[in-house]
Amino acid sequence: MDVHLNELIPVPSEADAEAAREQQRQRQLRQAAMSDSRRALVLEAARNVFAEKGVEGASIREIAKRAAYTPGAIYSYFDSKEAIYAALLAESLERLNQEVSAARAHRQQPALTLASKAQAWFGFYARNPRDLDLGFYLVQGLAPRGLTSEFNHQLNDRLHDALRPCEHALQAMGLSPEAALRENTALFAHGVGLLLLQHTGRIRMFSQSPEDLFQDYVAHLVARLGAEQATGPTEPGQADLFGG
Amino acid sequence: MDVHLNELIPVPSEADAEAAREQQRQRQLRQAAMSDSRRALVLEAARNVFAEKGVEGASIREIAKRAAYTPGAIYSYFDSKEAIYAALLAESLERLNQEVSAARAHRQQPALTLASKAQAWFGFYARNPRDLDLGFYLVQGLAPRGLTSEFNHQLNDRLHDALRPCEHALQAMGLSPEAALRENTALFAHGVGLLLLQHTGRIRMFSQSPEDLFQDYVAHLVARLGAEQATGPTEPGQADLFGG
Amino acid sequence: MDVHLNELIPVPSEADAEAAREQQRQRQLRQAAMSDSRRALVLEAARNVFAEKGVEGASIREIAKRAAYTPGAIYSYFDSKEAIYAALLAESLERLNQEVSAARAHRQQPALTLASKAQAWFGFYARNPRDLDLGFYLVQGLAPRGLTSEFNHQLNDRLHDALRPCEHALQAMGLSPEAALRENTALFAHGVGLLLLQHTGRIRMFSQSPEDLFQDYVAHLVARLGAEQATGPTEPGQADLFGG
Amino acid sequence: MDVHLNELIPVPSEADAEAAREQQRQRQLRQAAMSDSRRALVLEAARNVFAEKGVEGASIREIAKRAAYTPGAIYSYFDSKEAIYAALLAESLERLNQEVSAARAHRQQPALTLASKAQAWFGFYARNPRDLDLGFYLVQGLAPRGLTSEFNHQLNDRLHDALRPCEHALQAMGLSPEAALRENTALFAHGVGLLLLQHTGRIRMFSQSPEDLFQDYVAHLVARLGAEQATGPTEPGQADLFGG
DNA sequence: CATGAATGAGAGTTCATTCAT
DNA sequence: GATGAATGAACTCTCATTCAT
Repeated sequence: MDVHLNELIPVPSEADAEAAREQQRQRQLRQAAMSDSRRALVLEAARNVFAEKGVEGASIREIAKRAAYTPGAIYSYFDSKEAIYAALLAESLERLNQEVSAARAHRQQPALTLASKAQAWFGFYARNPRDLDLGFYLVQGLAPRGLTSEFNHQLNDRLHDALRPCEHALQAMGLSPEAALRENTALFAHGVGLLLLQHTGRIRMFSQSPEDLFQDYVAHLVARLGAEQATGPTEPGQADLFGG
Repeated sequence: MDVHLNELIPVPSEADAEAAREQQRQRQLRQAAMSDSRRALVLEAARNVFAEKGVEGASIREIAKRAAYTPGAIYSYFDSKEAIYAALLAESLERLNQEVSAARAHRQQPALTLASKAQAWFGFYARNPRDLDLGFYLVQGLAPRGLTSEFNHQLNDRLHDALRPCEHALQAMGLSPEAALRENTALFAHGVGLLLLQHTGRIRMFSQSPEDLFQDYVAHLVARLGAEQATGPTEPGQADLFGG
Repeated sequence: MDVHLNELIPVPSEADAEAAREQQRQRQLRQAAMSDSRRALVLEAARNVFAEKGVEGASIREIAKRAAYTPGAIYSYFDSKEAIYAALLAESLERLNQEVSAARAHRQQPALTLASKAQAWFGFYARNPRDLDLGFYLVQGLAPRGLTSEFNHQLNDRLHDALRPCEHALQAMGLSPEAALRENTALFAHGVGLLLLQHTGRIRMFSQSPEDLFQDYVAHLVARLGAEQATGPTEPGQADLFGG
Repeated sequence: MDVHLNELIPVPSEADAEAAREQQRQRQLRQAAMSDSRRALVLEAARNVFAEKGVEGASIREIAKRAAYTPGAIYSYFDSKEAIYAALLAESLERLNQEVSAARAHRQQPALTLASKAQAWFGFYARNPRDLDLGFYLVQGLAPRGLTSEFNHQLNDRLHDALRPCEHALQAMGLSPEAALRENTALFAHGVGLLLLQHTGRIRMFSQSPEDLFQDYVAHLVARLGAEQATGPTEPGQADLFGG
């Protein structure tokens, strides 16, 4: 009987309170999800504007317009214009890493792994040239407020992550850590150079495909490393050429 | 007295007219020379400003100040800000060509010529990173008004001129024109990639010197070409690596 | 069983209704108390923000953040930013009155009372310079919406309350009501002037302490009034000085 | 004869050059004058806007509108908003000094000089209350860029200049430099306090005229100093009143 | 009652460019 | 050819306030 009374008088029971808390939790989750998706929407708009007008040509106003917002509203999602670029770049690096991770690794055949992983990062930037811009532009021209140094290291680390599989493959092919780092750097530079030439329209003058050239480079590299492993490390003999 | 009068009263004789025309011609030449030298002065100021503040950070106001002019005066020499950059780039390419021309050529030893000429253009951009910026920025970010296509070809041609000595050296080493073009493109891309990494601070993460890496590349290239010449052209064998 | 049924089925009896009304009244009281305390919390936050950043530097956003609210929530407690300042000022005047009330009064020795009460209001503003700002800023720069006139009178009254003990002491020292008002006004002005000079950093140029100068003023005032009481009211004799 | 030839052929003679230089000098003078007058026009507009809307309410846009300019044009004349206020304040202090200088000095009768000079600065601010605002606002709320400290000293010095005649008069009345400084500070504070009460509408509650009260203060001051000179300096006897 | 989202106006400032003189 | 003045559009960012939920 007392039990029934408890049900009639609206004293908040434990069960009620728990239900209310659950409800609130759900609402918060929903709102957080909405907020995230709207942030993503702004980011998407920013990506588009940036793709069309370049980093310097992109304005908060334009980004807001694309996202169907007023300029002020953008600042609910990002602290500054630079923060938008930082987020864009961070996200770009995540996608890069994802693609590299997904590339097939070949146990026992590090050369194949090297080719596969190298092709992964190269292909990513070949298909998404604006992501290449982002990385170089941001670091060069802009200084994300306050977090410059720390954030810069973070970005460097993520980029390095994407290149590390190649470095490991090079070691597995018999290179010392130092030599592997060296070759990996050269490999990255080669790819970046090709991408840049393509991106700026300068490659056309050579009427050639950057993809082919990149694969050539990798193939020659593998061949050379194979030869060196057989005969011992080859001194490139710069002295003869450059008079050092 | 008449004689004197003739001298005093300006009756236009044929001889006089010719003299006057000659005078005007000379004045125009003088003025053109002055104008050119003043234009060069503005360009010099622009180069300095641009070197210090980057392409986007440079303003007409600042350039004018450095050249001891008012902003409006700049428009006597250049039609727009972009025209300044275009002129700057054109001039940059001239300096590049000059340096490459000055690099020593080794008859009978095309490999040494290759190394020397390659080192020339690479060194130019390594020492003047802003000149590298110019080329990429202008084409990428800005749209020089109206003169886009024609001017772009001009620039491409001058760049190609700077790289041609390497291409000739490659041919002299026994490569077919197509193969030489191919290798030259790859060589350029490699260098550009290294320069970009250095310029954006990304090379530090590899703790390496772009100069060394570039010389390595050239050395390996020479070695490979030597071997190929002995054994016949090597198929790089991409198919094995990239599953093509 | 019937009894139990009566308890189970909510038939509204008079007693029940009264109980319900009582319950609601209590809830309203509780809520009103909560509301008041939360309002006070907002006010406290506003006071801190204002003390740190000044009237113009304080923003609703910042106040809300300090009070652990969202900006919108503030509007549950105050109609506008200006309403917050108005409340702040009203509360400031209450504190001022409290301090003045607490200052010791000396029966039979009105001069001591004058010194004590004057020191009370002067000390309050010397210790809380932002409270001085509030009063002057609000009236000068902002126009509290709609409540201008009535509210302004209220504020004036409370300020007058704080100064009245001094005025009474002056009367007790033998001054007519008119003369007491006059001297009290001059006293207030003197103190306010000193406080302002200190507050704006202008006092430093005189290398002097506002407290000392204020006490000097009071001491001279007391001395003069004592003398005048002995010899009859002194005409200050402006005419001689100002040619009136 | 040669002489005549020289006149016909337009070789720039010394006289011509001198004339040209003179012409240019005159043009520069004219332009400088125009520029100054336009700057003054902007300043005038700024003064009006400021008078109507207060320091914080005044915007560059509004000032520009009043001066019939676009906002950007203002920056030809002033580097920043704060620079405008600084100029406004500096000019205000000049006017103040001018009025004080113009006030009559009475040799042999320092008391009259004191009254005259004090009335001068007090009257200036009583008639131009916005000038009072300027001084207090600017120094308190804004930080003129870069020149804060030096400029602040300059302003302080000019203010001090305006008050110095009173200080000298006090010394001429027999006060030591220290005592004169003290009394001058008190005098300034008293006046400022009265002006502030009037300006904020707080004086009305006392239904009194600030001018009368100020003259009373001066009169009593003169009387007291006269008495002290006769009987030796009077210790105000704070200890008795404030328990020190 | 409180939130999170969004608005719309406005802030100061910079810039390439134009033009009468 | 060069100046000084001015434009007008753009910029990033801040704010008090509103409102559906």
